[in-house]
Amino acid sequence: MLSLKKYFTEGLLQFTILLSLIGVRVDVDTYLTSQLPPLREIILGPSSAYTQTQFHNLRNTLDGYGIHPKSIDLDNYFTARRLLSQVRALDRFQVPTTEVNAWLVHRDPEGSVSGSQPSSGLTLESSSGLQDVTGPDNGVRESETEQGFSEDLEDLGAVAPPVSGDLTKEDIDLIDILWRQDIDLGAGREIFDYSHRQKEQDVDKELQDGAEQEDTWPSEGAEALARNLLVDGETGESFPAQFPADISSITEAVPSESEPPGLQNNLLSPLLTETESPFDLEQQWQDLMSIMEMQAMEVNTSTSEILYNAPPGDPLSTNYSLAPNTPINQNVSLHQASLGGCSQDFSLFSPEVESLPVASSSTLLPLVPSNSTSLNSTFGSTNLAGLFFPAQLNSTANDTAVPELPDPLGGLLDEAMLDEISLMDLAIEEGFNPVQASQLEEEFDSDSGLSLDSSHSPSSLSSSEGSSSSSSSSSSSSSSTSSSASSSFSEEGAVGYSSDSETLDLEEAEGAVGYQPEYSKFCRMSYQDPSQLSCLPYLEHVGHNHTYNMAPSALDSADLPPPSALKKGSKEKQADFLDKQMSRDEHRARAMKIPFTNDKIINLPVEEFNELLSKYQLSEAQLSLIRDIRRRGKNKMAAQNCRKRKLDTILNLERDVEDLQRDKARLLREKVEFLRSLRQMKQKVQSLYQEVFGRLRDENGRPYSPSQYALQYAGDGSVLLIPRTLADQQARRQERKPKDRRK
DNA sequence: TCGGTGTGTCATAAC
DNA sequence: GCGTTATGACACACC
Repeated sequence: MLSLKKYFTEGLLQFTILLSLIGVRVDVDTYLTSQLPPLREIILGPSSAYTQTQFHNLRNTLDGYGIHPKSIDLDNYFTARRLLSQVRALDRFQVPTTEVNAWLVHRDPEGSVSGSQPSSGLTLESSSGLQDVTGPDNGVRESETEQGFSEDLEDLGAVAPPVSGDLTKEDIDLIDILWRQDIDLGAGREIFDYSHRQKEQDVDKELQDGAEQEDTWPSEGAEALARNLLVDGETGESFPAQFPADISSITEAVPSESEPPGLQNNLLSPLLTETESPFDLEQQWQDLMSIMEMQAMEVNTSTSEILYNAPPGDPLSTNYSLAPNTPINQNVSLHQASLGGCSQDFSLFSPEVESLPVASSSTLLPLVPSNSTSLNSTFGSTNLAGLFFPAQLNSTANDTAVPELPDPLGGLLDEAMLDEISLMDLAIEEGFNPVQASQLEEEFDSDSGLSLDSSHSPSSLSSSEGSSSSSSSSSSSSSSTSSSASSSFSEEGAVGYSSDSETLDLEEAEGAVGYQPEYSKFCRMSYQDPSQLSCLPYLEHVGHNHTYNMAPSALDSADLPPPSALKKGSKEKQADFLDKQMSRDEHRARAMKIPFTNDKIINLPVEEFNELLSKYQLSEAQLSLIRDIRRRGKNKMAAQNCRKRKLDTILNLERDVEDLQRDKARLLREKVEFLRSLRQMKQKVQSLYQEVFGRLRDENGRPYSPSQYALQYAGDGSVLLIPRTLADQQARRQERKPKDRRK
């Protein structure tokens, strides 16, 4: 790399000097500041994005297969990497950000650009157009330059003398080649640019879908963008064919070109204009954005097929290892560059253009507009869709056979495509959250919203809101989850507490005080089981293990003494361990020698509780403690129930919101469908209008002039032939009415 | 050390 | 009036 850098830099400097000697000014700064990775990197050294840290990352991320930086088996490496990435991409929902740099090359006056021609050529060549050179790719280049140096240089379109620095015959030949390129830029374009791009694309395909998704997306984004790009014939660069702001402005029924200009509005008839005008474009786009969100989630496969206009087996989608549900973010920055007037042989520069229909390519490409607005102005009155549709279809790097479409404005297919494309852009602007998308996607698959556990169901909520039945219902659900437990809950008892009838064994172990150990376990299982909460994405990271209040049976086995140790150990050890698990009230009860369990204290009904108290001769302090224990215990369960209810409420609200969003999306989809059918109807009306009007004859048997007469629809369904001036007046009136209403 | 989370407890209102 | 429940607020432990 160093040698290449030195070689290239020195060669470039010498070439610059040489050009300056013959009167051509070359501004090297433009190359260095124009964000052209290969050239800039060669001259200035690798940037942070292209440093060898890429290899570190790759080596780390490629499980089990690494590459040695000094002995790179790139074939195996990239193959394994690609396959691994494909596997990993299967469960990913990716919305990468792609930045596509399109260079708008406009034409300078003749004669003023002789010096800049080589620079333009170099710039465009080394920038490699829409394709970024990824870090690993850079590594490839490094290795390639070690072996096939001159070949690589030819690919780069760059010329550099040998390291010796002297101008040898080879130097002169190379300079001569470049100079001839200046004179006839097109001749060299195909060789230098297209083949170079093809080579880079091959490498990029190998690099696709790596750890650095951003590296892969530019090319893919370029693929998608290329559908919207017009290809400059001189440079081979693409620039975006601006879509009209209004989709319907294109897809709306457009009269045939044979009609006089003034007839168009009338042909569209008041019906058409009136129905279209109230439709708020901005609102429509907002709606479409919402639809796009749902479309991206619901019909990923079909959407992607529509968006990419590619079958599932299309190499466009397979080679790049894209997740099928991945919209493309087209962050297009349009640069401008100057290029001399070498306009001939544009097809040599851009092989894509050769596949374009002759009608569009021949009219568009030789005269490249200086900016995108002039593009519209130039072609606004012509078949606009015919301009950009071929570009969309044919400007992909893959020479896939794309079926020819009929007249772009003839069918609704184009309309649908425009809609989809615009929706895609809108969704991109919206900033779709992939995590939410994947979650909602799962929901749509199951069509059941959040897969809430029964403990989170509204029924549990409603039941728990009952006064006394809440406890029993909750406890029943809890006990059902722990059928193997040794205890059951009392009918009147609250959640989690076991009855006293079957806790005698443990009472003995605890010294007749303390909670039933199953209590905490049941409470957790009732609504705090992490596995149950795992369905909640925002709770997944909560990994608490508050075992300080749990019984040994509920504790993790790692925290427990081994069974053998338990067997060997005396009951003291077990008692000590249980002692650690006791709550403060249990300790107090034990300290105060309360003769019955806290469980009894808390869960017994008032009458039984009073009976129990009456059986024993208890001091005032003991009675006070017992009442506190009962109060606190009940409040504790109440707090748990309260929190459970709160959580259920949140979950239900969340589900309601999702349901509403789903309904909204469905309604918006229906709205779009209605609008689409409305357009279809408009087109039919228009064609009928033309047909009827064309068949009308005056008393002399001559057809009526569309510039003088127009058809008007009457309220009763009849059609009247009226003078055009009158029709125009009526149309204006009806246009004003909606405006007045808005005011 | 800080912040998030879970849990227990208290105070209070409502039933 | 008492007991129970619901809930906000706080403290504490844990991660």
